[in-house]
Amino acid sequence: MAQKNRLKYIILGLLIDRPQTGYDLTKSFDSDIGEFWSANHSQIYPLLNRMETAGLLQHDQVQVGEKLVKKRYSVTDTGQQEFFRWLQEPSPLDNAHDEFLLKLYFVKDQHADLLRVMVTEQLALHQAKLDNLNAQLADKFPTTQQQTQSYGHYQLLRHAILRERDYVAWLGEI
Amino acid sequence: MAQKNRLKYIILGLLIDRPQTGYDLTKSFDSDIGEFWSANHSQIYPLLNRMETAGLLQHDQVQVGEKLVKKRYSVTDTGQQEFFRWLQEPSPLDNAHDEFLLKLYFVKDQHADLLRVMVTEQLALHQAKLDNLNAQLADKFPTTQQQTQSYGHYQLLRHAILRERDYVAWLGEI
DNA sequence: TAATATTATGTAATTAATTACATGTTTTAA
DNA sequence: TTAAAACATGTAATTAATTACATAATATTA
Repeated sequence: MAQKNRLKYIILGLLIDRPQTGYDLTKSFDSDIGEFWSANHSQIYPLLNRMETAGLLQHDQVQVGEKLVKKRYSVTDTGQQEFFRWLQEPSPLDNAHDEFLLKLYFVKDQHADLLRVMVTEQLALHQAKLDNLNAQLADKFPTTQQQTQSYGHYQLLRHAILRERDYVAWLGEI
Repeated sequence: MAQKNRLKYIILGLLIDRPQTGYDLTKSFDSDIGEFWSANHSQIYPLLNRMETAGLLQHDQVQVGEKLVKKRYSVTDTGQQEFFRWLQEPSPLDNAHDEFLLKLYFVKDQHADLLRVMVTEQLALHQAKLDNLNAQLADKFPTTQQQTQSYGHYQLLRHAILRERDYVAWLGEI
């Protein structure tokens, strides 16, 4: 296969939480989960069809206005099993396809001026990201109650923040 | 495009360092750079052809034994320019397609037992990786001279180690 | 010297993902 | 009320990447 098709599991996870249309799923990649995963509607709609054919999903129709009929997808028992099977299988370590790290690998001789520009620029990007993540954490998880309610999401944000903090510190050193 | 085709730049970078055959390039993904990037020979050979057609590479032929003729690729001026242009352009932030984080996102209600198994397993993987990285650092960069000689590679290893250390600490907290 | 492993170079089939093309409905705001 | 924005659902073309298929020369080792 070309890629792992983990989108399948994301769709299952999102639909287990709440039945949704393809459009809804597409939207959720613009916010929330979009922070660490991406997908286009042109990938989602055909996949929903394939997953339904494979017996992982089903849909009912929701009338909107006079003419429009939305397809609301939900997860079948088979789909639920598939999702929990995935949750329980070991997760391979990802070897970080970070383009900046790749460039750094090729900077053989310190090339001082170029390196400084590269690092400064990257530092700004990561600092901005870190600020954004901190703002999100404050916005979405102001109370400890909300933290335990969506524990995974909370820990994920925390992880992202730690990672960015680390990255910024490391860049600072160079 | 489907992906960013950063492999093109990796090939340029490796060939600028030293002219090599497609086979050599393939090998270097089994060690060294394979630590943080991967590519198969079936991707490399056609790409080398396309890059040569595009004027980024050229090759000469090296006779080996009686019959075998190897193609040794090197980078043209155009290829060098393309590579340095890439080095200087800003690097987009990667939003970490980490499968474990993805799973964690969907663990809504702490599901204590499953979560513990997942975290313990992942912790072991990252700890093993961390040990391996530390061993590599000690092996490849025993002296400060070697650290400055391949500064990028050294910093990359250091970064990977910091990242794993961080990941292990964060997993420990959960 | 014969078997095996490694070197060496490709192509084919399949799947995944991005960008662009395409169309129509409903809601909101000027 | 009409124009614009958002909702809603697809297909087509292209590129990237993985797995499998395919072949042959050279070096190593038993």
